[in-house]
Amino acid sequence: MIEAQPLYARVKDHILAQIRSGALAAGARVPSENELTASFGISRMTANRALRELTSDGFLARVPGVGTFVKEATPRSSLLELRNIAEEITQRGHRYSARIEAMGEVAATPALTEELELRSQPKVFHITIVHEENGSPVQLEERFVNPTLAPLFLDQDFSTITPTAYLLSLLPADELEHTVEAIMPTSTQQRQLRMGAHEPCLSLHRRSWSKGQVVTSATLIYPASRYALYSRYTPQHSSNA
Amino acid sequence: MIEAQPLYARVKDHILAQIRSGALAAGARVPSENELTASFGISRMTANRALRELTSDGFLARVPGVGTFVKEATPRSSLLELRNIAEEITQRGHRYSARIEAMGEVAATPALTEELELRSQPKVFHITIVHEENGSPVQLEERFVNPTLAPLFLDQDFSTITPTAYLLSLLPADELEHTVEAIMPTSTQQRQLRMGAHEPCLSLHRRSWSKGQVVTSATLIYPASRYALYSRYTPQHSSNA
DNA sequence: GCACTATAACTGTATATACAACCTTATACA
DNA sequence: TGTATAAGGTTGTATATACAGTTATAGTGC
Repeated sequence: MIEAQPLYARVKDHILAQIRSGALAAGARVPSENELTASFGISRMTANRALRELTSDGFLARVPGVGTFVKEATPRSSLLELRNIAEEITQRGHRYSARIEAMGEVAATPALTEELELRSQPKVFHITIVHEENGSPVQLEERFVNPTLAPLFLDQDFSTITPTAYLLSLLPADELEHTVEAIMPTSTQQRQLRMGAHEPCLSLHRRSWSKGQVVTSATLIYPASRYALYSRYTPQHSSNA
Repeated sequence: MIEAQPLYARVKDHILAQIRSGALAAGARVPSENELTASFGISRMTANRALRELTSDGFLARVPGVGTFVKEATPRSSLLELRNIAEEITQRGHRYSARIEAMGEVAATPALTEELELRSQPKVFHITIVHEENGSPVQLEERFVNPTLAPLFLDQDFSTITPTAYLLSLLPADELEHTVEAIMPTSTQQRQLRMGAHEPCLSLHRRSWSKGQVVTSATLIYPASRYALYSRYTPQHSSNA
């Protein structure tokens, strides 16, 4: 790494590394400000800043009079942004992997033609991928792609770049449409996600446009026990009552 | 409201209020740390903390040697807007009704204390309502309310105004947190929503803040067959790949 | 055994001070 | 006129210090 890194940032990195490595598990106690002051040879205010920022970043929880503890890592995906699941997983310090279940061309059914707002293409590209976090499936992605806009889609190596990342680099999204539902997975989906029976899933359906044309339509299915969608923000106009 | 609010938080609120009112438009220059020090009679470190936190919250941008400026507001999806379900149903031309299942005070468990970021209140307000569209249940609302901020909550007639509407009129929301999950309803919830067995639900958990304090925490449960969340919008900054 | 009390540890906040790095502007000089 | 320098304002970081409030624990007195 580069040096000239501020002291508080070095302390943050040190603690984060321990959380990621597992040396500090969820619920474990983090050194107190005074202990950090002694072990790093820094002032208490600097230790305070490190711990305070890690707390506001969601990694730690502090209890006055008691101590500072590692928070439970809830796998969450940000709801409103188009994010790369591979990066999200890596940022949590976990191992990302992907398994391609199917890939190729499929006939454009009337429903697909409407979904992708196609004119007269007879075929569309299709891919089914299972995204894994530490080897455990966390997302089943079923995607259809407008072949006119991304003719080289099938030539990509989707074990090194996600379809989302590839398509975004090619055609930045002007417009997004999301639908979120709770569903019961089909038996095929259960098998692909290695889920038990009677467990529901979150289904996030997304269409994205570039220059007025539908680039792709994707259904992302998350096992309820392993994923939740999350957002926190400040509304600019408080809406109606 | 209650004072004893920390100095840095008061400075943050003051600046946020000016941004919201338009007195500080996007791109406008915010008072420097030294100016805040003088006008508020605080130390520079306190002014620094206020501006630094507003920066990490995304409201301000700081340029060393130059100054601090208001950032462009980020448009957000309507997926998770605070909307009034009664109005939503009425706007669809349907008949809205509500059934209050439970209402009163409950003891503040440790989990509730953390959830509402309470100090030492022994009790919190609680309400369970079933919202109906044309007589059919569409949303089960379970809500906890900070009694310090809304002491008259239990005196309201929630057959004529929804809890959301009442709380918003009293305390406009500065900040919202949403978590969306798929769940299997408990048998009680199944009965309250008059659902069949083995049907999943969408669970939308929401916390709302006003002036840095948690006003209320609500879990809204929708039968999967009768509800989905939807949004369509234009992202301004295409996020990471 | 029980209730109360002191104590120590911990977080939260606030101040005064200091120095570095950066940027803009004004001034002095060639 | 053009360039170098100085000055002053701004953010960024770091320290030492202080006090308040909370919590757990050990000890005391009954």
